[in-house]
Amino acid sequence: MAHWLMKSEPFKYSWDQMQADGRTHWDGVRNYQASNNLKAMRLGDECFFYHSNEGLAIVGIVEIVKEYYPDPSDASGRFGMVDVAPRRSVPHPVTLAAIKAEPALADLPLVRQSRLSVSPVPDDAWALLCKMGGL
DNA sequence: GCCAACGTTGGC
DNA sequence: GCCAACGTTGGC
Repeated sequence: MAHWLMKSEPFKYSWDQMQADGRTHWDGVRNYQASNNLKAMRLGDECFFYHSNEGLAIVGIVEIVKEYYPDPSDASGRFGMVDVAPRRSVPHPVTLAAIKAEPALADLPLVRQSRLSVSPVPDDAWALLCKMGGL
């Protein structure tokens, strides 16, 4: 099973909102690299929910409940989306500062490519981040 | 609010 | 197919 990380600006779509909705379409991705990551997601894969711009922390874990399919909001037809559902909150949100302070996470795509909104998380990094988050 | 990183667009 | 100009993202 693969692991991932997706970003959301909390004033646009927050973790609270995600939990209230129960399930949502992860639409609006307009970047090929991010889109390729969405394509590689499989049913049941887990994914960190990260607050960008404000908060700057991993605050929750979601699960992929529907694999990649066309995004109706994309007129060009080039991009797709997945559906996700909240799985659990992270008891102690893992801040970007904490991630950057951890040498073992220096190669995490989140750190190396700050603009990529959907990125893979290697298994060992996933385990470490869960531990840092109190899970 | 600024700036760096980076993706996209369009002229040649 | 290259590259300059421009727009967007996201951290600080």
